[in-house]
Amino acid sequence: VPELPEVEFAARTLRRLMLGRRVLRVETDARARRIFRPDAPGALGRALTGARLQRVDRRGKQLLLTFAPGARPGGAARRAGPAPAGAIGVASHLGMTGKWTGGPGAPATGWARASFWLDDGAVVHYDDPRMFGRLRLVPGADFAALPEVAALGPDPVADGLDARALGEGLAATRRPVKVALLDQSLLAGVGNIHAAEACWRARLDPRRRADRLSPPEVAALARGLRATFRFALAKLDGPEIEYIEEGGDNPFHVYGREGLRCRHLGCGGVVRRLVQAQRSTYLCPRCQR
DNA sequence: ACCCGTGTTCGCTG
DNA sequence: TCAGCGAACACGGG
Repeated sequence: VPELPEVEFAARTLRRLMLGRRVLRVETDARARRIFRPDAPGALGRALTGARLQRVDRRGKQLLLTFAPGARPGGAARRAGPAPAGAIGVASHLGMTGKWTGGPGAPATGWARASFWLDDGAVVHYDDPRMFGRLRLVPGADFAALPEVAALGPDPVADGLDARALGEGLAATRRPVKVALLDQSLLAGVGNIHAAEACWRARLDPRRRADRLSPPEVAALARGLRATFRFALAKLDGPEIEYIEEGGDNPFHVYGREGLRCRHLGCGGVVRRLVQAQRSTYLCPRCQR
Protein backbone atom coordinates (compact mmCIF):
# COMPACT_ATOMS: atom_id res chain seq x y z
CA VAL A 1 0.00 0.00 0.00
CA PRO A 2 2.96 2.24 0.21
CA GLU A 3 4.08 5.40 -1.37
CA LEU A 4 4.38 8.75 0.34
CA PRO A 5 0.64 9.62 0.39
CA GLU A 6 -0.43 6.18 1.63
CA VAL A 7 2.24 6.24 4.35
CA GLU A 8 1.01 9.69 5.36
CA PHE A 9 -2.49 8.19 5.57
CA ALA A 10 -1.09 5.43 7.80
CA ALA A 11 0.60 8.03 10.03
CA ARG A 12 -2.71 9.84 10.47
CA THR A 13 -4.50 6.55 11.18
CA LEU A 14 -1.99 5.72 13.90
CA ARG A 15 -2.25 9.19 15.45
CA ARG A 16 -6.05 8.95 15.48
CA LEU A 17 -6.19 5.46 16.98
CA MET A 18 -3.14 5.21 19.15
CA LEU A 19 -1.52 8.54 20.03
CA GLY A 20 -1.43 9.04 23.82
CA ARG A 21 -2.74 5.53 24.45
CA ARG A 22 -1.08 2.91 26.61
CA VAL A 23 -0.46 -0.55 25.20
CA LEU A 24 -1.99 -3.23 27.42
CA ARG A 25 -1.18 -6.30 25.36
CA VAL A 26 0.66 -7.17 22.16
CA GLU A 27 0.28 -10.23 19.97
CA THR A 28 2.70 -10.99 17.15
CA ASP A 29 2.64 -13.60 14.40
CA ALA A 30 5.54 -15.96 15.07
CA ARG A 31 5.54 -17.04 11.41
CA ALA A 32 6.22 -13.49 10.28
CA ARG A 33 9.82 -13.55 11.47
CA ARG A 34 11.14 -11.51 8.57
CA ILE A 35 8.95 -8.53 9.43
CA PHE A 36 10.52 -8.19 12.87
CA ARG A 37 14.12 -9.12 12.17
CA PRO A 38 16.76 -8.80 13.39
CA ASP A 39 14.70 -9.20 16.58
CA ALA A 40 12.43 -12.15 17.30
CA PRO A 41 8.69 -11.40 16.86
CA GLY A 42 8.11 -11.62 20.61
CA ALA A 43 10.63 -8.88 21.40
CA LEU A 44 8.21 -6.23 20.15
CA GLY A 45 5.56 -7.23 22.69
CA ARG A 46 8.04 -7.37 25.55
CA ALA A 47 9.31 -3.88 24.70
CA LEU A 48 5.94 -2.22 24.14
CA THR A 49 3.67 -3.73 26.78
CA GLY A 50 2.86 -0.89 29.16
CA ALA A 51 4.37 1.74 26.87
CA ARG A 52 2.53 4.87 25.70
CA LEU A 53 2.67 6.19 22.13
CA GLN A 54 4.07 9.72 22.25
CA ARG A 55 4.62 10.68 18.64
CA VAL A 56 4.21 9.48 15.07
CA ASP A 57 6.51 10.84 12.39
CA ARG A 58 6.88 10.03 8.73
CA ARG A 59 10.07 10.23 6.74
CA GLY A 60 9.59 9.16 3.15
CA LYS A 61 7.95 5.75 3.38
CA GLN A 62 9.18 5.16 6.93
CA LEU A 63 6.81 5.53 9.88
CA LEU A 64 8.66 6.43 13.06
CA LEU A 65 6.82 5.69 16.31
CA THR A 66 8.11 6.93 19.65
CA PHE A 67 6.85 5.31 22.85
CA ALA A 68 7.42 6.29 26.48
CA PRO A 69 8.21 3.17 28.48
CA GLY A 70 5.67 2.03 31.03
CA ALA A 71 6.24 0.75 34.54
CA ARG A 72 7.63 -2.76 34.28
CA PRO A 73 5.90 -5.53 36.19
CA GLY A 74 7.78 -6.05 39.43
CA GLY A 75 9.68 -2.87 38.78
CA ALA A 76 9.28 -1.72 42.37
CA ALA A 77 11.19 -4.75 43.55
CA ARG A 78 14.22 -3.99 41.45
CA ARG A 79 14.94 -0.48 42.67
CA ALA A 80 18.69 -1.05 42.23
CA GLY A 81 18.24 -2.13 38.61
CA PRO A 82 19.76 -0.64 35.50
CA ALA A 83 19.33 3.00 34.50
CA PRO A 84 15.72 3.98 33.68
CA ALA A 85 14.87 2.93 30.19
CA GLY A 86 14.65 5.73 27.61
CA ALA A 87 12.18 6.11 24.81
CA ILE A 88 11.32 3.08 22.67
CA GLY A 89 11.28 3.55 18.93
CA VAL A 90 9.54 1.47 16.30
CA ALA A 91 10.30 1.95 12.61
CA SER A 92 7.45 0.71 10.44
CA HIS A 93 7.82 0.22 6.70
CA LEU A 94 4.75 -1.04 4.87
CA GLY A 95 6.58 -2.90 2.12
CA MET A 96 4.12 -3.74 -0.66
CA THR A 97 1.06 -4.80 1.30
CA GLY A 98 1.42 -3.42 4.82
CA LYS A 99 -1.49 -1.56 6.38
CA TRP A 100 -2.42 -0.18 9.82
CA THR A 101 -6.05 -0.71 10.77
CA GLY A 102 -8.12 -0.85 13.91
CA GLY A 103 -10.67 0.82 16.11
CA PRO A 104 -12.82 -0.04 19.12
CA GLY A 105 -12.99 -3.83 19.27
CA ALA A 106 -11.77 -4.08 15.70
CA PRO A 107 -11.57 -7.73 14.67
CA ALA A 108 -8.23 -9.05 13.50
CA THR A 109 -8.09 -8.91 9.74
CA GLY A 110 -6.92 -11.90 7.78
CA TRP A 111 -3.23 -11.09 7.87
CA ALA A 112 -2.54 -9.37 11.18
CA ARG A 113 1.17 -9.73 11.94
CA ALA A 114 1.03 -7.62 15.09
CA SER A 115 -1.95 -6.50 17.20
CA PHE A 116 -1.99 -3.94 20.01
CA TRP A 117 -4.73 -3.79 22.64
CA LEU A 118 -4.98 -0.26 24.03
CA ASP A 119 -6.16 1.28 27.29
CA ASP A 120 -9.24 2.82 25.64
CA GLY A 121 -10.58 -0.51 24.41
CA ALA A 122 -9.40 -0.12 20.83
CA VAL A 123 -7.27 -2.64 18.99
CA VAL A 124 -4.75 -1.70 16.33
CA HIS A 125 -3.51 -4.24 13.80
CA TYR A 126 -0.52 -4.25 11.51
CA ASP A 127 -1.67 -6.21 8.48
CA ASP A 128 0.71 -7.54 5.85
CA PRO A 129 -0.06 -10.56 3.62
CA ARG A 130 3.16 -10.55 1.66
CA MET A 131 5.40 -9.71 4.60
CA PHE A 132 7.62 -7.32 2.69
CA GLY A 133 7.05 -4.77 5.45
CA ARG A 134 9.15 -4.18 8.53
CA LEU A 135 8.49 -3.48 12.19
CA ARG A 136 11.81 -2.78 13.84
CA LEU A 137 12.58 -1.88 17.43
CA VAL A 138 14.85 1.15 17.70
CA PRO A 139 16.52 1.46 21.12
CA GLY A 140 16.24 4.95 22.53
CA ALA A 141 14.12 5.94 19.51
CA ASP A 142 17.42 6.92 17.90
CA PHE A 143 16.07 6.64 14.37
CA ALA A 144 19.04 8.39 12.80
CA ALA A 145 21.10 5.37 13.80
CA LEU A 146 19.05 3.15 11.48
CA PRO A 147 20.86 2.78 8.15
CA GLU A 148 17.61 2.67 6.18
CA VAL A 149 16.57 5.99 7.71
CA ALA A 150 19.99 7.62 7.55
CA ALA A 151 20.19 6.83 3.84
CA LEU A 152 16.97 8.68 2.99
CA GLY A 153 17.08 11.84 0.94
CA PRO A 154 14.82 14.81 1.64
CA ASP A 155 11.08 14.19 1.92
CA PRO A 156 9.51 16.21 -0.91
CA VAL A 157 6.40 16.98 1.15
CA ALA A 158 7.73 17.38 4.70
CA ASP A 159 11.01 19.06 3.73
CA GLY A 160 9.96 20.75 0.49
CA LEU A 161 11.39 19.99 -2.90
CA ASP A 162 14.46 21.92 -3.99
CA ALA A 163 14.71 21.79 -7.79
CA ARG A 164 18.41 22.61 -7.73
CA ALA A 165 19.20 19.72 -5.36
CA LEU A 166 17.03 17.45 -7.48
CA GLY A 167 18.99 18.49 -10.57
CA GLU A 168 22.29 17.76 -8.86
CA GLY A 169 21.08 14.34 -7.79
CA LEU A 170 19.83 13.48 -11.26
CA ALA A 171 23.05 14.71 -12.86
CA ALA A 172 24.97 12.13 -10.84
CA THR A 173 23.42 9.09 -12.50
CA ARG A 174 23.12 7.70 -16.00
CA ARG A 175 19.99 5.72 -15.17
CA PRO A 176 16.65 6.55 -16.80
CA VAL A 177 14.98 9.42 -14.98
CA LYS A 178 12.00 7.36 -13.81
CA VAL A 179 14.32 4.70 -12.36
CA ALA A 180 16.41 7.40 -10.66
CA LEU A 181 13.29 8.82 -9.01
CA LEU A 182 12.71 5.50 -7.25
CA ASP A 183 16.06 5.85 -5.45
CA GLN A 184 15.08 6.79 -1.89
CA SER A 185 18.41 8.53 -1.30
CA LEU A 186 17.52 11.06 -3.99
CA LEU A 187 14.03 11.82 -2.68
CA ALA A 188 12.33 9.86 0.10
CA GLY A 189 8.82 8.68 -0.63
CA VAL A 190 8.61 8.55 -4.42
CA GLY A 191 7.31 5.18 -5.61
CA ASN A 192 6.41 3.55 -8.89
CA ILE A 193 3.08 5.31 -9.35
CA HIS A 194 4.16 8.84 -8.56
CA ALA A 195 7.45 8.52 -10.48
CA ALA A 196 5.40 7.76 -13.60
CA GLU A 197 2.81 10.42 -12.81
CA ALA A 198 5.48 13.10 -12.27
CA CYS A 199 7.13 12.29 -15.61
CA TRP A 200 3.77 12.53 -17.33
CA ARG A 201 2.99 15.89 -15.71
CA ALA A 202 6.44 17.14 -16.79
CA ARG A 203 5.84 15.75 -20.29
CA LEU A 204 9.11 13.93 -19.92
CA ASP A 205 9.86 10.49 -21.39
CA PRO A 206 10.67 8.28 -18.37
CA ARG A 207 13.43 6.59 -20.41
CA ARG A 208 15.43 9.79 -20.73
CA ARG A 209 18.84 9.61 -19.10
CA ALA A 210 18.71 11.41 -15.77
CA ASP A 211 21.97 13.26 -16.35
CA ARG A 212 20.82 14.64 -19.70
CA LEU A 213 17.85 16.68 -18.56
CA SER A 214 17.97 20.42 -19.14
CA PRO A 215 17.39 22.78 -16.19
CA PRO A 216 13.88 23.63 -17.45
CA GLU A 217 13.10 19.91 -17.67
CA VAL A 218 14.31 19.37 -14.11
CA ALA A 219 12.17 22.29 -13.01
CA ALA A 220 9.15 20.79 -14.76
CA LEU A 221 9.84 17.46 -13.06
CA ALA A 222 10.01 19.14 -9.66
CA ARG A 223 6.65 20.79 -10.37
CA GLY A 224 5.28 17.43 -11.52
CA LEU A 225 6.35 15.75 -8.30
CA ARG A 226 4.86 18.49 -6.13
CA ALA A 227 1.61 18.37 -8.11
CA THR A 228 1.17 14.59 -8.06
CA PHE A 229 1.74 14.45 -4.30
CA ARG A 230 -0.51 17.45 -3.67
CA PHE A 231 -3.18 15.73 -5.77
CA ALA A 232 -2.92 12.48 -3.81
CA LEU A 233 -2.70 14.12 -0.39
CA ALA A 234 -5.73 16.31 -1.11
CA LYS A 235 -7.80 13.14 -1.25
CA LEU A 236 -6.90 12.48 2.39
CA ASP A 237 -8.50 15.78 3.41
CA GLY A 238 -11.53 15.35 1.20
CA PRO A 239 -14.92 13.96 2.22
CA GLU A 240 -13.67 10.47 1.50
CA ILE A 241 -12.33 8.80 4.62
CA GLU A 242 -10.91 5.85 2.81
CA TYR A 243 -7.96 6.16 0.51
CA ILE A 244 -8.12 4.66 -2.99
CA GLU A 245 -10.41 1.69 -2.69
CA GLU A 246 -10.15 -1.61 -4.43
CA GLY A 247 -12.23 -1.57 -7.56
CA GLY A 248 -12.65 2.19 -7.33
CA ASP A 249 -11.98 4.46 -10.27
CA ASN A 250 -8.33 4.90 -11.15
CA PRO A 251 -7.49 8.39 -9.87
CA PHE A 252 -4.20 8.59 -11.77
CA HIS A 253 -3.35 10.18 -15.09
CA VAL A 254 -1.17 7.55 -16.76
CA TYR A 255 -0.57 4.84 -14.18
CA GLY A 256 -2.66 1.76 -14.95
CA ARG A 257 -4.19 3.41 -18.02
CA GLU A 258 -2.59 1.39 -20.82
CA GLY A 259 -4.51 1.75 -24.05
CA LEU A 260 -6.52 4.73 -22.83
CA ARG A 261 -6.32 8.31 -24.09
CA CYS A 262 -3.70 10.66 -22.68
CA ARG A 263 -5.35 13.15 -20.35
CA HIS A 264 -3.32 16.11 -21.54
CA LEU A 265 -5.74 18.48 -23.22
CA GLY A 266 -5.66 18.09 -26.98
CA CYS A 267 -2.85 15.51 -26.96
CA GLY A 268 -4.82 12.59 -28.34
CA GLY A 269 -2.02 10.10 -27.61
CA VAL A 270 -2.61 6.60 -26.26
CA VAL A 271 -1.02 5.50 -22.99
CA ARG A 272 1.55 2.73 -23.34
CA ARG A 273 3.00 0.37 -20.74
CA LEU A 274 6.63 -0.64 -20.68
CA VAL A 275 9.01 -2.16 -18.16
CA GLN A 276 11.94 -0.36 -16.55
CA ALA A 277 14.03 -1.89 -13.78
CA GLN A 278 11.48 -4.72 -13.60
CA ARG A 279 8.67 -2.26 -12.83
CA SER A 280 5.76 -1.16 -14.97
CA THR A 281 6.04 2.30 -16.41
CA TYR A 282 3.21 4.11 -18.15
CA LEU A 283 3.67 6.98 -20.54
CA CYS A 284 2.11 8.85 -23.41
CA PRO A 285 4.61 8.48 -26.27
CA ARG A 286 3.04 11.43 -28.01
CA CYS A 287 3.53 14.19 -25.45
CA GLN A 288 6.30 12.82 -23.24
CA ARG A 289 9.66 13.65 -24.76
C1' DA B 1 -2.04 -22.26 -15.04
C1' DC B 2 0.07 -17.93 -15.72
C1' DC B 3 1.07 -13.15 -15.10
C1' DC B 4 1.08 -9.19 -12.32
C1' DG B 5 2.11 -6.31 -8.20
C1' DT B 6 1.92 1.40 -4.68
C1' DG B 7 9.15 -2.17 -2.39
C1' DT B 8 13.71 -3.21 -0.89
C1' DT B 9 17.99 -5.93 -0.59
C1' DC B 10 21.62 -8.68 -2.07
C1' DG B 11 24.95 -10.67 -5.18
C1' DC B 12 27.08 -10.55 -9.62
C1' DT B 13 29.25 -8.08 -13.47
C1' DG B 14 31.87 -5.10 -16.22
C1' DT C 1 35.60 0.62 -6.33
C1' DC C 2 31.20 0.99 -7.74
C1' DA C 3 27.06 1.98 -10.69
C1' DG C 4 23.76 -0.73 -12.65
C1' DC C 5 21.17 -4.84 -13.31
C1' DG C 6 18.36 -8.80 -12.20
C1' DA C 7 16.97 -12.35 -8.92
C1' DA C 8 14.84 -13.05 -4.66
C1' DC C 9 11.51 -12.41 -1.11
C1' DA C 10 5.94 -14.21 -0.42
C1' DC C 11 1.32 -14.48 -1.43
C1' DG C 12 -3.21 -12.94 -3.28
C1' DG C 13 -5.89 -11.47 -7.30
C1' DG C 14 -7.23 -11.24 -12.17
